[in-house]
Amino acid sequence: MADVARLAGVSHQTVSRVLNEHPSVRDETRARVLDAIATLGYRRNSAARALVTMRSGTIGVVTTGSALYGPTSTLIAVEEAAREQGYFVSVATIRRYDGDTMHRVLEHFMDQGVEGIVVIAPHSDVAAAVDSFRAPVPVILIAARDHPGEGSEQPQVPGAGRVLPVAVDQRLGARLATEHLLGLGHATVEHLCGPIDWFDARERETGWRGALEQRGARVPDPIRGDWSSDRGYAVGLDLATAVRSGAGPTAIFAGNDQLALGLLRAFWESGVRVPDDVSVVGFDDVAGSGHFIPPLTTVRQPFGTLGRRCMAMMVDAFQGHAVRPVSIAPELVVRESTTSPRG
Amino acid sequence: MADVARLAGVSHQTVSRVLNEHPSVRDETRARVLDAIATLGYRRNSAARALVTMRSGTIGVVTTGSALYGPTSTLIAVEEAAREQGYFVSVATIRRYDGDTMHRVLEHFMDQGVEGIVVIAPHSDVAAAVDSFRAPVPVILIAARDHPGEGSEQPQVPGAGRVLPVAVDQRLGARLATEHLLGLGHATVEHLCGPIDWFDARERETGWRGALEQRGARVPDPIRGDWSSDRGYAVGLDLATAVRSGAGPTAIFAGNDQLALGLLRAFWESGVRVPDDVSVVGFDDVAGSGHFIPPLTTVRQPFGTLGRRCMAMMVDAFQGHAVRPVSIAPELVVRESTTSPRG
DNA sequence: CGACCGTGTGTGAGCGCTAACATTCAAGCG
DNA sequence: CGCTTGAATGTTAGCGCTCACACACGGTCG
Repeated sequence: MADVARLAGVSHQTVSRVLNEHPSVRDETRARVLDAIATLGYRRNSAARALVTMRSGTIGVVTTGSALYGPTSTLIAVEEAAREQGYFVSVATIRRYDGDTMHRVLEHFMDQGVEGIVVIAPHSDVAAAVDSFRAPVPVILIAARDHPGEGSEQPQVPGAGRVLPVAVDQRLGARLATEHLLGLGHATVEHLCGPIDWFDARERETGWRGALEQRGARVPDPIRGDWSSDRGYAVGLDLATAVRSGAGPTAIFAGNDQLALGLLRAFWESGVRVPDDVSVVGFDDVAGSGHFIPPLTTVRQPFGTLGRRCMAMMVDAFQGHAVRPVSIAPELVVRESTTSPRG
Repeated sequence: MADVARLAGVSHQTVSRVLNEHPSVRDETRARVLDAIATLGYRRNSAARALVTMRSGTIGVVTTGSALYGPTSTLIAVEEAAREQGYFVSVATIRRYDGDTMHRVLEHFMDQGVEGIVVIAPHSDVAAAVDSFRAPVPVILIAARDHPGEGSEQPQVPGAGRVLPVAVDQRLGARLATEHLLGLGHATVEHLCGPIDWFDARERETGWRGALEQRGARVPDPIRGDWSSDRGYAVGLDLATAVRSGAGPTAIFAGNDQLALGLLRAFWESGVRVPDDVSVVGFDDVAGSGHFIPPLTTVRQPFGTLGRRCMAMMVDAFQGHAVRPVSIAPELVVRESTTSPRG
C-alpha cells in the first residue's frame, strides 16, 4: 500500500480512502491512485483489514454431509446470494446431527471469525444444539420450525443466541400436494413421511394432515420413513397387495422424491399401475423426477429466493433491525403420476 | 491475550507458545495458561494471526452452481478432508464456465487470501481459464484431463501457475462398464456421452472406445448428449424403433445416470424391455439409481478418497514437494439393467 | 571454576490496514 | 479583512498476534 501511495504521490491513507470509496477524494486523485494500483497489481490484504475493522466479511454455512438435493440446492443458493452481497462463504459439513458435532462446527466458525452463520441441516437435534450454543453472531436456521401458530410470528430483535428462522413453507407444499389429490376425487391421501427428527418432514406431515382435516377427509396414520428410496421401495411392496385388491390407498403423498421413486418401483414390480391404480406425489422435484416411470407430480422449492431472503435477513440482523421469520411459497408441479381414482 | 497472560502470570508470548504447541514450555506453565484461557473464554483472533504469519488457513473451492451429483459429492469430500487437515474451506459457485466468470471467482479467492484453490467444475473452458490465471498459490483441478498417454506422468514441482490434476479415473470406469457389457456377449456397445466440453465426458468416451478397440469390437459413433435426463429420453425415443426391430444396439453405455434414466423411461414407454431387449449402464450411482426401473448397473466413484487425495496433494504442494497426478479407481455396481443379448 | 550449552521465559518490533485527529487551503460571510 | 466552514489530504496510533532476539538459570565439561 505504501508503494501505491508513493507511486501515486499521495499518502497511504488516501489510498485506503480510494479503496473504501470514501466520498471526499478528488476525482483526479482517485484516478491517479487507481492507476497506481493497476500498474503495481496491488491487492489489499484482507487479514490486516479484518484485524482493524473487526469484520471478516465471511459467513459460515453448515450443511449436511450427504449429497441430499434440498440442502445442496440451498447451499448453492445461499452462496450466490452471499457473494452478491460481498461476503465470503465458508462451509462445514456434518455427518452426524448430535449436539457435540454441531458445537464443534460452530466453534470452528467462531475461530475463523465469521460474522454470521447459516445452518442448513434442518434436523431437530441440530436446532437444539444451535439454540444452546448462544453464538455471539447472528445465526439463521433454514428450517420450517414448528411455529406456535399461524400469524403469531413476532418481529424479533436479533441478538446473541437468538436463532432466526428462514424456510420454504413445507406445510404449504404438503397442502398443495394433498389438495391436488383430494381435488382429483380421492377420498383420502396416505402419507409416507420423512424422518420425524427433520423439521421438513414434520412440517410436511402437518400440512398434509391439515389439508385432510379441512376437507373432512379421514386422516390415516402416516407411514414412517427416512429420506431413502430403499424405504420407499419396502413400503411400496407392503402396500402393493392391498392396493391391487382395492383395499389399499388410492393416493399417496411421499415425503420426498426418493421415497416416491422407491414406491414407484415397488408398484411397478408388483403390477400396480401408477397412476391408474394409485396416484403418487413426491416432494423436491429432483433432477430426473420428470423422467421417473411415470413422470412424478411433485413440489418444487424456490431455492434461489430462499438464499436471497436468507442473506437479506442476515444483513438486517447485522444492522440490528428487527426481523420476522420468513416463509417462502413452493409450487406444485403436476405430471403423470396422479389422476382421478377409478370408478 | 494480554488478559490471559496476566491471569496466568506469564507474558503474552508464552500464551502464544502454548497456543502454537511450542515444545519448550514447562508443563506446569502450560496448564496454568490453558486454565486461564478456559476461564476467560479466550479465542485467538485469526485475522491477527493471518496478518503476521501471512497464512490464512483457508482454501478456496470453486464448484458448479448446479446440484449435479458428482461435483456436489466432491465438494463435500474435499471439505471434510480439508477440515481434517485444519483448513477452512471457502466456496464459490459458477453458473457459467467462461474465462471471465472463472477469473472473477479466482480474484475473489485471492482477495480473501486463500492459500490454495481447488477447482471442481471439470469443464474445458474452466481449465483454460485456470491455466491462464497463473495464481500465486497452488491450484488443483479435479478433472480427468487428457493425459499425453498412459504412464507418462512426470512428477512436477508445484509452483505459481502450475495446475495440478487429481481425478477419479473416468477412463477406467468407462472401460469397466464397457467390458462388463462385452463380457455379457454384446457384439458392441453404443455410447450416449456427456457434453464434450466436460473432461469427464471425454474421458468416459475414450475409455469406452479403448475397451471396444481392445476387444476388436466395432466402434459406433457416440451419440452426443448433455448430462440431462431430458436428452436421454429424446435419444431413447429415437433409438426405440430400431431396437424393437432388432436393428438397434443391444447395449448402451450412458455418460451418467441422468441420461440413463431418460433412456430407461423412453424405452419403457416404447415397449422396449430393459435389459431383455437392450442393456443400459449409467455412471455415478446417484441416490435412487438402485430403484430405477429396472435398477441401474452403474459406476460408483469413491469421492471420499478423491477428497483426501486432493488435500494430500495440496499439502504436498504447500511444502514444495514434487507431486504426480493422482488417479483413483472407480467401481462397477452391477444391478438389473444389464444382461446377455437375446439368442 | 569459568566457558559453554540448552531450556524456559520475557521484550520489542512490526505485519498492513483503518480510525481519529491534525493540517491545509479555498470559499463564503458579516 | 478576519472569521468560520468544509472539503481534501496527511499524520499518528494501534488492532492482536508472531518472530527474532535477549535474558536468566541450571547442568556439563575441560
